[in-house]
Amino acid sequence: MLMSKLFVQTLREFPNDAEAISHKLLVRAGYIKKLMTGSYTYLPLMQRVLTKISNIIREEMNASGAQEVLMPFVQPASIWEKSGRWAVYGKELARLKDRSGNEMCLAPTHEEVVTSLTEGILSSYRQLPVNLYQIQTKFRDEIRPRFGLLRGREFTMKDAYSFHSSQEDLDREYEVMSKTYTKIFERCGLETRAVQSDSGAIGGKVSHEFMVLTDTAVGENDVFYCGKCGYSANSNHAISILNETETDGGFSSQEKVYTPDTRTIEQLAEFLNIKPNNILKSVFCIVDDKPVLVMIRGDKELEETKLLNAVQGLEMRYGTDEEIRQYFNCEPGFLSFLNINKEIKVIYDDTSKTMKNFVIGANEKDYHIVGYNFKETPETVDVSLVKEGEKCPVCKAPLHVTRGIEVGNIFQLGTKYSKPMNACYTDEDGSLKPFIMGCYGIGVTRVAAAAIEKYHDDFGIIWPKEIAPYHVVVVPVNVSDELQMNTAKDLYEKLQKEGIEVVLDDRDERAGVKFKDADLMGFPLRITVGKTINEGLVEFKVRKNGEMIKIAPDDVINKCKEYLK
RNA sequence: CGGGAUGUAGCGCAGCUUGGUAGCGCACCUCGCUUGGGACGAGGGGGUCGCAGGUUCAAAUCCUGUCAUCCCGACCA
Repeated sequence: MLMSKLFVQTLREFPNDAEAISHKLLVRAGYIKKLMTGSYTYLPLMQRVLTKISNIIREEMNASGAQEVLMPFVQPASIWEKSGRWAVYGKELARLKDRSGNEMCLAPTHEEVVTSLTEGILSSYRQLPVNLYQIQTKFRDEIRPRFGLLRGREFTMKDAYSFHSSQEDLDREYEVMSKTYTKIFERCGLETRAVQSDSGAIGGKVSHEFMVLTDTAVGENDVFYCGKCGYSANSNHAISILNETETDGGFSSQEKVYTPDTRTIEQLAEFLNIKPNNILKSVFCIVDDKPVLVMIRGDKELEETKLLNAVQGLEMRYGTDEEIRQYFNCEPGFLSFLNINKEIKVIYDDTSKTMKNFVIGANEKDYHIVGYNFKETPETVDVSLVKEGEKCPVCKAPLHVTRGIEVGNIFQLGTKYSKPMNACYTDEDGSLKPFIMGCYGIGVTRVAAAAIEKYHDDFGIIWPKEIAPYHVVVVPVNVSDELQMNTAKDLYEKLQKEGIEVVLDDRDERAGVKFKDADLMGFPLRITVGKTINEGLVEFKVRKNGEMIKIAPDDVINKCKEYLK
């Protein structure tokens, strides 16, 4: 490719509307251009990167036995009604009507389509297992698209769906996919960690997310992990062993105490001269318009996804002060589960189980009850957020936390879709059974963005060689110098013949401009043809570590091959 | 949807307080000069000042509404 012909315009400054470094660099280096919020055109350089990632995915998926298909992007409401998700998916599902008034939606995912696809094709246990995948555009009308390609509304995804006649076979395929994913990301130059996670809107029981761990702030997930045994989980799923020794409040008897102006746990702890973990706090939430009171140890935070799972809700928010007064007839800060309105569902977090002689609100302004003990220990459930330093549930070593970018996930769906959609096969014994299913996603565009988040410096992108748009850029310093230009052209042609992907920066620009652009665009290797060609030498430079050597033009091909192998 | 900010040329910004010819840098075009880390000189093209109302002799500037974008919280590959 000739740089002078490449459809690209680099910017001297970062765009103002970008926050994440991958977003800034992709725009500035001329890889993407925004059309509207969350929708980007992939310019030629970007398209090459995405093609490379897609090809790696294809190779590995095919090797694992999966088969590629391509399903429609616009889908009929009817199948979503059948699965039950038309009603629950919410505003994220972009809905539209065709000219006859039929309801349809833009594909955010394809469980419904793939499940209905089996009709008339998959009918016998003898045909199982099957794993179908596609690489396709998805559209999710996200509440808040941001960070460029890290979370667009329109994005490219590889999604795979498997069909099985037994849980054991699903377990086997799940393992195969897990290994395949690790390999795919490795080949893309990314180290990932498979973490346990909540299964969210897709549904199912077992699921893992593949995280690229970052220390930058844009990772949108907190990942808790154990350095000793390797346990790792998304914060919405992580658990820890409770420290039971410090939860005795030490009060000798139960008593109502005047505690004026103690609206927060900190204020109350200070006032009573106790630790926050001796208080059982009351967190009032509204889940799907119904009141829920969560009792949780004072030093712990509510984890919202866990709560939604615990009460089988779809949407939660914290109650307003006004709602608290309405439901409790009491000022915020003094609530408890005692003598409350029966409409309110009370959830006890696991942390409440081991508490003794603790403090709770009195449901009366300016009063708390100290030295309280449960007469009967209530049924508890885990709805609290793990904190760094708490003990690993597997080996009891302290847990660490880091940010992660989710680039892929795998779910065991079971019969969540096949059952309601009545997608069945005939088993050995002649009976009809719903398929046992799994699904497996990779955010192709997100992989590219994550690679940049991970690999960049002050000068620009540093692509892993496997997914770089081109391997090498050849830079003649002075295009009007015949020897330089001819040498550069010659190298360019020879590299191409060797199957090395190369750009010739033939623009009549000063060297500085070309160097800056080469660094910004992130090509792994740069061959500079300058004055030293008069002594028969060109410069070979590695983007990643800045290593630079002078070699004869004839050695360039071998040197490139050596580096790229 | 709640809280904060911003909309002026492809990009980055000034001008607005105190209404009066729409500007600067980058990018783009022409010519000259230059050629190892975003040179320089001269000339040039490009903007319904987000949109709609209102106030005024006159609005980028003041007022009202609206839309969009970005950031912080509830979503997810």
